[in-house]
Amino acid sequence: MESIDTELAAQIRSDIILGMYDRRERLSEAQLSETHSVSRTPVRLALRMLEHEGLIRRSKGRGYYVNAPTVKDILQAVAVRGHLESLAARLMSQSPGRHNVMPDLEVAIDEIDRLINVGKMDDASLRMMQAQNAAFHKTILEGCGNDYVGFTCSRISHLPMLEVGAMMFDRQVLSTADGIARSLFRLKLGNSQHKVIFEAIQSGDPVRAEGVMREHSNTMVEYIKVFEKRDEELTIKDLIGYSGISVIPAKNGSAPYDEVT
Amino acid sequence: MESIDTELAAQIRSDIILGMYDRRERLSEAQLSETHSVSRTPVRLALRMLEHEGLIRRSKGRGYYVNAPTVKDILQAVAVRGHLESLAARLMSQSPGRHNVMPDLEVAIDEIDRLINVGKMDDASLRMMQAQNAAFHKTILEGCGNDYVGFTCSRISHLPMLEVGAMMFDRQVLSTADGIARSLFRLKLGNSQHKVIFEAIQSGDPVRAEGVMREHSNTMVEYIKVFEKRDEELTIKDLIGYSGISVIPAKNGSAPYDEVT
DNA sequence: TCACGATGTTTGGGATCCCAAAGTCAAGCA
DNA sequence: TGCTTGACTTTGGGATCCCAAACATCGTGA
Repeated sequence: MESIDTELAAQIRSDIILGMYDRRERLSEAQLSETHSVSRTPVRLALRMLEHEGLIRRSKGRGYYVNAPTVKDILQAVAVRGHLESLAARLMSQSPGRHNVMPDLEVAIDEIDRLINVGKMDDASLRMMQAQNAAFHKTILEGCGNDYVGFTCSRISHLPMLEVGAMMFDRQVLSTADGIARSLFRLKLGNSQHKVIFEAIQSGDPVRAEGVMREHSNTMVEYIKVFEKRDEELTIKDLIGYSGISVIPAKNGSAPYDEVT
Repeated sequence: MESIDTELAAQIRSDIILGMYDRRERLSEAQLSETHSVSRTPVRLALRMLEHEGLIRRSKGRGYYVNAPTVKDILQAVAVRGHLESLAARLMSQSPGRHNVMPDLEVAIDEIDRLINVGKMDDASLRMMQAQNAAFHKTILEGCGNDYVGFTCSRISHLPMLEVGAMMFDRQVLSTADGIARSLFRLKLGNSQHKVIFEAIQSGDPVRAEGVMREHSNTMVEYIKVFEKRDEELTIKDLIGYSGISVIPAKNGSAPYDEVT
């Protein structure tokens, strides 16, 4: 069990993402400590944490207010994350110590291939793919030789869809046969890019490693753009992020998906 | 006047940078509240802040300990910052709204040129150059169209030498005539890169904008590498960062340089 | 003499109380 | 009727107290 403030921050964070608060709604320490039945001390710590993440803002004299991220914000953040990953790929391709972790990359690639061949797109399969995808990306971030790249990525990964290696789908698309087929193609394309990245890093080709990793990230950015264009009214709540961390289900209403422990 | 916790965090932060604590020294809330004559509440907030910045670590059950950054850490962080700036340069070269802020870039370039021609390398001149340099870099980060790039840079700018547009010199080099000449050359080179970046952004050339900005960052990375090689025993305390924020002078001993308000 | 357990001590987390600053509102005066 | 000013209220920041967990230490029994 985490400490109360961390737990509380996670709760408020997911409330913000799920749109439980109005955009720009004011938050007060007293009110939050009341509704969550805790004292104001952990509330304050949680609010500071969220302020640091940019999810809420603190006006000079008077309280906090929600600063709910939009799809555009997510798009921008994903672009930044992708750019950082391309740096990691480049650095790793020139790192002498990379050979120790290349097998980890290979395992992730093979495992994703296997899951794609099974062809299921249910929750369990997506979770397994996500885990392997995350492993692939984390291995590169941690194996690139510059610890600060991974550190920076972790600092901006407070939203589930920004977690390193998170894969994004939206519920609406996954509910149709055609949508599932398209999503499977996306995964195939993504994993083939993984293979090229692997080769480039293996052979020590920094330009190619960086370029393909950039393209890999662009694939996701483009996907979000398509999602965004489909309907202006769609919010990030509809953009499911399959990732290691997870949005805490609201107490009322049905949980959109299970919490990962 | 900032709130006590922010002030306190700044104080502890600068103490860590200046090497007032042993590397890996343990910190306790009680001890810090004692030495700084404040209650434990703001201490806790300050420690959380520093933990988030990676300057201290929190072990599970038992307290905090210092995690003083090394020159290598700074090197890695500067590389990350440079990479993010190269993204900003690329994006800005393709942003339609860039023309509104191009004059700001031009002013900064001209002003730096003027200061170089004067040829002084005293504290006041360096501060003015720094201000213009920071203006140049900030303009690009804020004018690139992706707010998250600037946000991410600001999140990793807790150390003076990591502040966007910070220029680094070391005291030893600036104390000799030869060192001053070399530093002036460095500034000339840097500003000529600024001009190329300006042209590339102006004419909408993303590849060139990104490439030169990367090279511009590399210049600083290389400088730190030379600094690092000169003597293994040099710590970041000896690596002066001229930036908007500043290390708070220790109460005892002479202040290495004035605090900027 | 060594191992294990009980107890004391240290440390961080949480609750509660107090206070200063700033916003709000209404009454009184021009 | 409109503006100003004072009191009241709301809000966040800081101090202090309490508690549980974890480490250290000492004593006792095998």
